[in-house]
Amino acid sequence: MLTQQPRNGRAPSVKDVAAAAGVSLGTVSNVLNRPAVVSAATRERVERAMAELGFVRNESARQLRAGTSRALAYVMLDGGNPFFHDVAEGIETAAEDADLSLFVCNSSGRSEREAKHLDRLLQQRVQGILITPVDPDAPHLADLAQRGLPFVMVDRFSRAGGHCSVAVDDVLGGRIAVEHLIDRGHRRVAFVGGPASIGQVRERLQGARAVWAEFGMPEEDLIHLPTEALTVNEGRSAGERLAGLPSRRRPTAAFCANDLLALGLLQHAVTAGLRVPDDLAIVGFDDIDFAAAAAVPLTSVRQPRQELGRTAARLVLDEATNPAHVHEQATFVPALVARASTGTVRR
Amino acid sequence: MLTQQPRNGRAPSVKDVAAAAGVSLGTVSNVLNRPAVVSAATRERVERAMAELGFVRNESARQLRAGTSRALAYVMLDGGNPFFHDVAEGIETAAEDADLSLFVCNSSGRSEREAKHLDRLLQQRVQGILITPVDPDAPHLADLAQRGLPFVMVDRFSRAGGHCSVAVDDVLGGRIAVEHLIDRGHRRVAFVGGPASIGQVRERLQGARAVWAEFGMPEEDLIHLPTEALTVNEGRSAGERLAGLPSRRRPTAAFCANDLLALGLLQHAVTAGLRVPDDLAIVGFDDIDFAAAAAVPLTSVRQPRQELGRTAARLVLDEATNPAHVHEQATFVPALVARASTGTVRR
DNA sequence: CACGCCGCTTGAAACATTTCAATCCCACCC
DNA sequence: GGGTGGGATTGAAATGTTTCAAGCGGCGTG
Repeated sequence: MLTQQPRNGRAPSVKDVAAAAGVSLGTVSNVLNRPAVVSAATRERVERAMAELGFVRNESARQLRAGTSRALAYVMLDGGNPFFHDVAEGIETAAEDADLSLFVCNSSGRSEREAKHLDRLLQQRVQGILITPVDPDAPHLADLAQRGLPFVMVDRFSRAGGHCSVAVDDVLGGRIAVEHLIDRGHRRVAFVGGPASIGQVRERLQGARAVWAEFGMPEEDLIHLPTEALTVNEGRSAGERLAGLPSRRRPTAAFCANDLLALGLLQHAVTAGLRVPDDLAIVGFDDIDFAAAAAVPLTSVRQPRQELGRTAARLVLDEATNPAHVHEQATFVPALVARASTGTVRR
Repeated sequence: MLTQQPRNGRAPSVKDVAAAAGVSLGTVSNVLNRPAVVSAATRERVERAMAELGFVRNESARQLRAGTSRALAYVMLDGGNPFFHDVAEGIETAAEDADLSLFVCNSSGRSEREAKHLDRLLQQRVQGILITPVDPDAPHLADLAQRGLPFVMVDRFSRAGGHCSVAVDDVLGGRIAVEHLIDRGHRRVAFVGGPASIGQVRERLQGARAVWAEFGMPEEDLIHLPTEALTVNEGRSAGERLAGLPSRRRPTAAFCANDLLALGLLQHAVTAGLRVPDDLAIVGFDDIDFAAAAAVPLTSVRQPRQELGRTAARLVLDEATNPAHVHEQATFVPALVARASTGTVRR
């Protein structure tokens, strides 16, 4: 409820408030930061002046004086994938609890955009950075560490170490997905995913292969259908390749490296007249909301998305504030969520 | 490539760079801001010093001096809806062109979170705010205007005026959706959407009713199935209510106020054994990527999502920099994207 | 030779806030 | 009445950057 217009475009400062309330500027600052120390009468006078002038603290001046901002940042890999949005929500709740702002950036999988964002965040003097990097071993990430800026890798690991990370056990995720399919009676299964440069993809495939071997299945019956990205489009195109296989080699089930691929594959299957799960069972990964919302609800390997974010935020805050901080690789256990897309046991 | 460790935790400042390069701090600033004015030899010396120290501009000090930050902000309504993410991308490209940062916030449909975000952004002294508000007539929005802070409403209008806005013609959107269904031979149609407090919903319904009447269809054959939100879940529950109608009243097609509802409805229809589009045709609104990715690709009313964002950013920048700025209500024309969910002509 | 100009560099001021030592004032106690 | 303690307030310093008027030299011109 501000009663005065901002005169001459400049926003009112503590100095203006002090003048209006007839106190020194130190007192105004005390009202803002240590209200207990100032007498009730004065405090009320100052508060009234602030309201009348429409005073708003200038965050840059605070920061300058404090030497650090009161913000965290999350640089996400793909804003188009709801998975990352959910992670961001987890981070935000934790940031809010610590009374910090969160800057959410999106690299869209492009390394140069990522670098640009990081540069900006460095200039902003954020307290810490959470990132799902395009390349976990990129030099600009090592730079961050050398600068002593707290940072945590989310949903990725780097060989280098020197920082915390938070992720799900992807090998295990691959295992439970494929074990579920074997349970359902499938003896020929496709793994849909790529490129191999993504650690996640490699590990999920590795888990799949491990459990496949443990059940004594012939190696050639776990068919890898590589994709160029983890997108709906690539899932569709994998579906075409799958349909093109000679029928004696055609899998009865597919395990997709993420849910977007699975949705694309599902779409292709349905338009091609395949019944899901009878003709083709599908398992995704991440368990985004759209997996449960698909026409044939998708079985998926759930990652605790929000929890991932919250933990990452906790770790970066610990690194920022606790001198005795030691780096930690937090690993979560994925869980299979069975839905209609793998609904029936195959004989 | 920084060769020195940051000593004593403080980041190096222009002063440190000046000392290292043996010049005054004004010269360092010149190198940063007006490189042409400083001699090549000096410039190189300074640049080397900056690289060695790992100097990074302190944005808060810049801001403090400049009186304004170099950032825009977008407060989105629902981060879980990909529509808003696409709008944000459009804004970001425009912000990047203007060499501004973009802060993306998410109110999650909660007014108090929105207010909190706005408060923070005010403290940050952002140059302008783009917002898809929870309530276009909320008092904290009027506050912004009174403060003289440039702001633009995205995908919403307010009665009050006093600011720019950018949106699609929702009445027209409703018209083309329903006209398409009439074209396809449907004579009993459901409108799925709510709550009525959302202007969009009202206008889309209004357009639907208008065209329905113009074609001389009986009013009672356009059935409104109200929902409590624009979510997948609500779409599902609308599907249940729809299936529960006596068959002589049951519509052969549904027009959903957005794509999330449509996806939920589609899911319910498929699990209930209805064929889409033969038993039930479905039209959504927004044309998010997941609409095209659905098992039965969804016909939808496309909004130029990125364009919306870019235009909004342009307007807010104009307001921020052009003293002769006049407020503008930019309206875009929606377009029907026909897909399989309304694929066949009904006889 | 003196003057002016030009290219480059400098130093100080300004931005808004927080902090902290110093001061002030009042009441209370001896 | 003087001293003391303590609560409330003050004023100055410090944060890192940008800007701008002023200074400095050297060179060319009259």
